[in-house]
Amino acid sequence: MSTKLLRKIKNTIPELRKSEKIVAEYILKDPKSIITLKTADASSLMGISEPTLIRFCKAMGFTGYQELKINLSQQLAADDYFEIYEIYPDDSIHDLCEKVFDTAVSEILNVRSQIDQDILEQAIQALAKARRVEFYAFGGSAPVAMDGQHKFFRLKIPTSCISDPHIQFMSANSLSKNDVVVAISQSGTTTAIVDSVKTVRESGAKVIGIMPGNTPLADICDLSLTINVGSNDRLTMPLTSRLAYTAVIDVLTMGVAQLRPEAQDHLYNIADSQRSLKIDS
Amino acid sequence: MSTKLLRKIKNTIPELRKSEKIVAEYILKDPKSIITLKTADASSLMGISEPTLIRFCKAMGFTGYQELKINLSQQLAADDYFEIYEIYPDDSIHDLCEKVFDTAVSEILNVRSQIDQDILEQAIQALAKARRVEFYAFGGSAPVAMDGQHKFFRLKIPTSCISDPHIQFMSANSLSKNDVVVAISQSGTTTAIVDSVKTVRESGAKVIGIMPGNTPLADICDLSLTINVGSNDRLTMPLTSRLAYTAVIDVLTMGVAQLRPEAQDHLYNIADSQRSLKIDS
DNA sequence: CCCTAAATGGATGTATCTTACATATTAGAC
DNA sequence: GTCTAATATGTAAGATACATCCATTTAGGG
Repeated sequence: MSTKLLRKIKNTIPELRKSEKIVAEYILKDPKSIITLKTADASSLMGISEPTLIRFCKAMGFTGYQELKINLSQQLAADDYFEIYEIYPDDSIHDLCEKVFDTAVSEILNVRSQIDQDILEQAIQALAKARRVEFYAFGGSAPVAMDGQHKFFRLKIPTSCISDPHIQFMSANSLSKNDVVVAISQSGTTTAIVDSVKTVRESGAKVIGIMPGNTPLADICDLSLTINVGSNDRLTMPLTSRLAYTAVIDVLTMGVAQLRPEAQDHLYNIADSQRSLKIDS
Repeated sequence: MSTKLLRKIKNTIPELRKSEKIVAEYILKDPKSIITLKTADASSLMGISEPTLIRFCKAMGFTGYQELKINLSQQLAADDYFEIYEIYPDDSIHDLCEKVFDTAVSEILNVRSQIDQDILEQAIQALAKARRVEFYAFGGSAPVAMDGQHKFFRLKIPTSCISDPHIQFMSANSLSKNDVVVAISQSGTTTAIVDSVKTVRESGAKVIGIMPGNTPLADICDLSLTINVGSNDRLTMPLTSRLAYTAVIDVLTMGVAQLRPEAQDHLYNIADSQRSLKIDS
């Protein structure tokens, strides 16, 4: 499936006949309803005839209504299909594997739909202009921060990852207006990170937070990318929420890379420079 | 639909009539073919009658064949729907966000289909029996290793994460038969990790590797969970491959948790013990 | 304003799915 | 082992939904 059907429909509208346009607009407006409708019902709902509906399907490149319906249902299903699962003691390894991956996908998609595009944009702008980017995190969020640091390092941006509250405090006091701190917390309530962020803000540096909404940390950051995922405090649930956090970092990284073309050369060079560390193959 | 259709079919088999079992087994064997088949063709291919096929659909909770077909097509499509995208300079932030998340999902699903279930099972068995679990990794894989260490820590298993080749060497020499090392490398060719793994194997400890297939590292581990994802050496591609690695660690963790019931109590206790570090809300 | 060509819908045919019912099979009781 | 009753399965008819044909309508050009 190379192009997405809905986009294709939208692009094809100008070439369609008048009554076919009605079909196109109806499908774009409420694509999900089509899946359960038959030609007769669909056409009468749209106020056109069955042949017109069929003609529209053919104009879109399908053999008929049936094929369009299946195609549409496939595309719409994708996002809703993945679920968060609990693991049960008698699950086989195979089930377990399926469930963990499904949950991971589900949470990533879930987060994608939650992200505030405006804040994301502002965060990327701030990071792209930053003289220095520091990642603060504790516990389970520390690997996420470390990942962020690693990625920004590749973009040739001075960066560090700090999981020690004392060092965070020292770092916070040494920052200035042009610096950015990315504070990551899967709880949003950790006392130490809230304290660190307060100190950072006194320095004038900008703080981007990645944490659940309605938390003490979310309240005090300049830009809060709030993310609500299933809690991890039950053993029976996969610990996939940090995947979603990592994905957000990835978006930030790619956004910054786009705004800083000089980073691109550097990235290519890294591949070369790493060669000496590797075995020839 | 609450549970995944194919899994549900599998679980329902014992309750089905003999000829309906034939249907179930056929669908499980080749689910994709159903999408394009009509009742007549499908039933004759399966060697049963159309009504039996319909009865099977109803037994699965659908109103008929049509509904099952659409449902099946949705579920099968979901996996193939996500794609790996390249980022272009003129992409909007929104496009970028969509692409990064899509790519992430695509790679996670891709990895899921690659995982060797036998090796996975053996790896989980080995980890569950381990006296001690050490994670070795460098560079971009270090956050993944750190994540693994964090997760196993929660399972009350003595664990550490080592990204320093010297310490790895010292660690490797101190391990014994009952210990397990998890070596993570997104290249599979890093000289230092290959050397460390060789040292570990001399100690008699077991090495589980997570890396691309056909690499020097894959050749020397006891259990190689090989994973092939799109390369990350281009700036225009999201850096999502480590998400897939983290997901694999997650599967290992959940598998071990399942085999070590004593870990469960501990996990619940952690939530309590962390309370003192948090702000009341 | 008429003519032509295109667009649209009604009616019909056909493919596909579903149901009713008859037959076969199986399980249990004697 | 055999009969009976219940269950399972398939045949064939019926209903439904989809696609096609062709007549009617509409729009545009002369």
